[in-house]
Amino acid sequence: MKPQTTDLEQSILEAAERLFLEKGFAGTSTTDIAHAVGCNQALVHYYYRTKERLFRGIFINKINLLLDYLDKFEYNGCMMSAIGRVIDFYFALLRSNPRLPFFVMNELVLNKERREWMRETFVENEKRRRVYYSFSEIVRKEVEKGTIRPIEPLFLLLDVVSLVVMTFTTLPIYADLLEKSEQEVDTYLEERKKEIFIFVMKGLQP
Amino acid sequence: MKPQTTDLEQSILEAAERLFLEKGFAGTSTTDIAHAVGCNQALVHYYYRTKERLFRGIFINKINLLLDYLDKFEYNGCMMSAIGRVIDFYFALLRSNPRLPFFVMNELVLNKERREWMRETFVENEKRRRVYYSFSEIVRKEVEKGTIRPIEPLFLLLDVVSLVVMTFTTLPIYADLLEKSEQEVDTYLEERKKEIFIFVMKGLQP
DNA sequence: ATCTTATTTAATAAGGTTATTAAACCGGCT
DNA sequence: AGCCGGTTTAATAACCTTATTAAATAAGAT
Repeated sequence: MKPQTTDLEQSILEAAERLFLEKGFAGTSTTDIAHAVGCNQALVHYYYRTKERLFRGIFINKINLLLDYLDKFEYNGCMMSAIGRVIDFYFALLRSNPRLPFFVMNELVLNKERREWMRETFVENEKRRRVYYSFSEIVRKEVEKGTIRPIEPLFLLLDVVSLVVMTFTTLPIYADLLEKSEQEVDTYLEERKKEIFIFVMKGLQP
Repeated sequence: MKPQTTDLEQSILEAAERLFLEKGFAGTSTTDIAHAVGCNQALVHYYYRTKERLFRGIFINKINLLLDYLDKFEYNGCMMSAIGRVIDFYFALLRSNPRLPFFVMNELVLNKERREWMRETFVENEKRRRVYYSFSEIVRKEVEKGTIRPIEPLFLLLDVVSLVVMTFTTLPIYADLLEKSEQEVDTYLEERKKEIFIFVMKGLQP
């Protein structure tokens, strides 16, 4: 009665993903992962050699998933509708991966080496730089035109990211502390998205 | 040459605090703590019995520190100056304890049992309920008066908390990824505070 | 049927973790 | 000096962690 005849390598990756997202790197052992899959612990090492390598693969994947969504900022002349689209897309993404942003932040904040590795891998990455650069150019021009108030591009980014990310990061706290049902959480998220959009829109008015 | 003739019990607490804040519960061992103090590992247990008890003491302390600052919301007729004061106070607090909000969030998000314990300890706490209730009444009245746009009190709270907390949570990422000096980080925080204030002020306009 | 190669397992090395224990230490009191 | 209580230590139990190894198993090719 094997767990499934599907690829064990893949199952291990998925279990690792779920557990790392839920309990973090330090809170998850390779034994936990093997147990979740229902296989021998040595298999985790057979396929991924070390816990760190397994983690890295997942980590880089998740960061890319998050960063790629920034491309959804397809500016077509209207700042607010571009921002609205990004908010929409991130809400959709995080709706099905609520722990994602916390996971990435968590590991970056808790581990200096990972920050260094992240700098080498992403900040010094030409494509990523370009995306940020073109975003900041758009913001600068909008400010010049007077369609939005004067604001540092980085701050605008941080404002939106803060609001969206914290919504999902605090979601388990919201749900458990205030004992909300899944249905209530759904409604809450819908309302929250609207609030963020209004807040940003008003907050950017000249 | 004793580490200091000061209270070892206190030194242990302080080292534990520093390490838990920096690396989280799972990432810190009692051996690490003893090592940081320069004492025997058994001493940590002699004074605090278990790692969990030691952690809880620190954790409850930090939550209280954070929640008590909400009292700085001394409303005297002007919403924005009250919010401005809260932002100011939190920036001052977090300036010297930048990892504090992340620490609390981290442990609450990563550990379901802690969320349950937190609900019993705080949400069912009369004093805390009153503070939130009076805040939400003020918001409701301001909305009625038309001095601010319609907004759920919880959302307003979450908006401000998100912006402030994320500023400090992402600080190590900002500093390390963009290789900023301490001086630059200072300026950044000063600018960021202003931005948050403007953003919230504009974001609340009717 | 046997060989081959990839997969999976049990066993284990090497080390780390929390928590307890019994013994040593040390300063003050009688 | 001897005793006492709180403090500190070394030693250790019991267990968990990562990673490796050698042997067992499975499955396809010849």
